[in-house]
Amino acid sequence: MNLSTRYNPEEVEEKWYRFWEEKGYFTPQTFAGSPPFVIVLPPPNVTGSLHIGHALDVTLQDILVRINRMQKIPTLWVPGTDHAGIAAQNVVEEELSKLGIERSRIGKQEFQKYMWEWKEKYHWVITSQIKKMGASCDWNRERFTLDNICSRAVTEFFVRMYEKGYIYRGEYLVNLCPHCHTAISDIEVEREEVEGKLYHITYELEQGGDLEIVTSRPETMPGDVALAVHPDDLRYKSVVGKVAILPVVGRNLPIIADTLVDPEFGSGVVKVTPGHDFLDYEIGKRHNLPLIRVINEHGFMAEESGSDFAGLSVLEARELMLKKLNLENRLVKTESYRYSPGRCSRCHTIIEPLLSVQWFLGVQEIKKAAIEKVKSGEIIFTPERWSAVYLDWMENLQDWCISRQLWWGHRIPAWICQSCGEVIVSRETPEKCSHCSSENFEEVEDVLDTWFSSALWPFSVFGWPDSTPDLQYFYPTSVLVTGYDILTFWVSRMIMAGLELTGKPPFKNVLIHGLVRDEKGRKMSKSLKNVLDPLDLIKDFGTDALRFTLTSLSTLGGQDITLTKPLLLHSRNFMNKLWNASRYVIHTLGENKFEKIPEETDLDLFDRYILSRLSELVKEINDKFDSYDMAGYVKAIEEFFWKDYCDWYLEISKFKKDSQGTLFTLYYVLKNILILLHPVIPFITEELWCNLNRDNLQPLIIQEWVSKVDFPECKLALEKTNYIFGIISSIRNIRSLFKIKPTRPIKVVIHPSDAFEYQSLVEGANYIKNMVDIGDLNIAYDLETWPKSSAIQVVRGTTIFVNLKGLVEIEEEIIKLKGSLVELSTELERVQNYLRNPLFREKASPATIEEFKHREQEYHKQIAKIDQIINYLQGEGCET
RNA sequence: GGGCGGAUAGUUCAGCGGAAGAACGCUUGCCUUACACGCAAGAGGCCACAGGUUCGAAUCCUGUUCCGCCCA
Repeated sequence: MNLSTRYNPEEVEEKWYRFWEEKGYFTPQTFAGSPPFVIVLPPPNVTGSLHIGHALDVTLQDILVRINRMQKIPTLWVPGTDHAGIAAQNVVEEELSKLGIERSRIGKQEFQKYMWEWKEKYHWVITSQIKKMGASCDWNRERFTLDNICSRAVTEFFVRMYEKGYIYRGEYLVNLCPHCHTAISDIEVEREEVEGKLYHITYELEQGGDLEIVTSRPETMPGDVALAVHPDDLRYKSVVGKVAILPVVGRNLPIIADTLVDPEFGSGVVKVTPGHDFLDYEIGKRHNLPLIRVINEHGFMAEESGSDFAGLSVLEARELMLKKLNLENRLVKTESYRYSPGRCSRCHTIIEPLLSVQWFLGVQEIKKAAIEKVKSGEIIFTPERWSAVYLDWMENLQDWCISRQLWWGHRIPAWICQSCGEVIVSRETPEKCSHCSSENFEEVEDVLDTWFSSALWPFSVFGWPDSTPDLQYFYPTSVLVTGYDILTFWVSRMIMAGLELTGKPPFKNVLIHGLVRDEKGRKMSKSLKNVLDPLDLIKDFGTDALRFTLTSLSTLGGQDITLTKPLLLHSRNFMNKLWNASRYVIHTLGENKFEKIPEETDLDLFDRYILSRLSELVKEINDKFDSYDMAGYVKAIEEFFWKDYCDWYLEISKFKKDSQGTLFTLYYVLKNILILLHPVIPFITEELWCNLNRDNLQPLIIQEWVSKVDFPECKLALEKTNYIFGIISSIRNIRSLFKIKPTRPIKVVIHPSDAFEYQSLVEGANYIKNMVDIGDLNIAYDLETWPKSSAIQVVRGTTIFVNLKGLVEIEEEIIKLKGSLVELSTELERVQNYLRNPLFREKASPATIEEFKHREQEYHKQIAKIDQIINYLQGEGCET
């Protein structure tokens, strides 16, 4: 057994991951017995490598998976990756353009080749990262959203929804990204306030006179079909129904009244351009106005904008329009204006509302069950508040634009008959048109929104729509763990799709965590260059330290996490501490083996203390897990291990190595610590486990979880040790205050005030002596003469005298004692005020009143004690 | 404009109705036979502000002010 004094993660991590995987521990061995515990990994995008947020997500899932596996529940965690349609296509397109390759030039087939190459590369990167994180997922069941199994599910979903009439195709105003050249859905549009301009323009009235309107987009004027005012706006009552003349173009425009117009905005008159504005589109529909499309899908002016404008970019068109308006003296004024244009969430380009033929999923029916199951508590969000966000979003949900004009994704399973225009939706390529029997049709070029396939993830991975054994046994899954940022994109859609297609909620619990931020609390982003690669952190601190840090930061409230270097260092130190404590124990145990639990009589006070604390800890930890309080779990065991086990028990054990009970307890508690820590720090615990249990062939990963300790909790032992530790700390405090070298033995007299204290001191005497290097310890129940020239402290009712000939100034000791007297008296008074208050006695719980009475007594006791000492010291004079 | 979250030690955060907590940092000792990635002993807080409820409020309620998200 040769363990180095420093824990070196690199030496152990890879070895164990390979071992676990090769032994098949990640694969559930049975399809029988208790209901399984199942998680599907939120599939990372194959756009690039994983960031630290994924590391948090993976860690939290692995903790749940490992603890369930140790509880002997059949456990499955399905990994996989997402093709990430628009995001992945953008990345590859960018990469290619760096090489001077344009997507439009090389064509679809060639481009897709690059896409697959990219996918292969990053799939490899991502899976290596997940493995490096220690994730115990079943790689035999790995899926990719674009693989055959998942794709078949997507087709099936589409066809079923089409057949039910939920999916429809039509020409609507949608968000088009001029850069990505595709439609995007409402939630892919982000808004950000910018400084813009608002133009005041006069339109001539046919009857004579002018009407001033405001607009932020004069370039769309060729698409104007009306002017509109609010019906209640008295200023404009007389012009409603009249005709205005569109400047520059010269077309006649009706003046209409509509409640959608905000009379507060600008002059209260707006131009109506239904082809390029969502609000105007609504107004246009309500008034049966024509629709003119003056901008094309590339963000350039279309034919219909007129020969002067056609072909110009939107900005060029704006300049030209303003110039022409100026010439006609129509531009009244320009003012600065803060507004929030919609931008493509992928490329940040300002989106154009454009009319085009797209496919939609009508959600009004299928969302009903998805709302109901959350309201009824069949699906539970943790933290609970996210269910409100979910419900609010769902209740306002509009139909979902699912078609994308991309080259990377699931092709829409639809064909258009070239003879009669019939739309044929089918699982397979149709042989003839169902309407006119023509064999001449073309497959729709559009692909589906990525989230359309992600929505099926919890069951498509199991082979749905086939009723596979996996699907039957592992679906629905147990819990979904994800960040709040994709609650609407993903979680809600999985719930809708799951309920619609399988009749079951895809998961029972949704655990929502926060996002990881940098040291300054900023969101990590490529443009800020503050993105952390988990692999870099693993290299510097080790996987276990990273997992440990992320977990202890992940609050129960799901707040964002600020990851800082000092915390990572602390975690690394924790690993080292665990390593060295284990090293000590392994060394101390030598050849001893502990097949059976020792007799009660073999265990002394300190053994009973640490076993009782362990027992408390196990209870606490199991509670924390039940409420998904991972940070609480980590903090509880960290404190137990470091403070109770190392600082107290292990130090004391050094003075009683010949006791079998002690050796057993050292071993037993460490063993349980390793078990309890394994879910969060699997590598180091497995390594130590193997070193601790040389003959035990069962690796830790499949060791049985601790739900309770084999020893009864001993309250008395806890109380006694707590007292003894107080005595030790107190004497150390004196040593420190008087700057006495730790190596210099001291002379101490301890004077207990009751049987409990006396008994505890007798039991602990030897250890008190050793823990503070006392040369001469006298425990004096009856104290005839008080020690002179001593520093004095009071613990509980006990007086401690540390003989410090030549060092103690009696006056100073008295001042110190008087100081603590003041503190104690203040506390006493507070407690007494409560107890004297009849309302308190009437309303407070009996337990509270008892506690207050107890405290009152304790204060009394100590105050009396200190009074006594002060009196003595004052009488003693100044012998030093 | 609507909604949500946060404001507690220098910093990062726990606590969420009955004596202000942890970690890091700081100060002072220590290379004490597992660990200096360590040990021991300390210092450090009108728990954002103002009202209210309560015998009792950092904790519950109502406002206010900052910070951060989300949705229009």
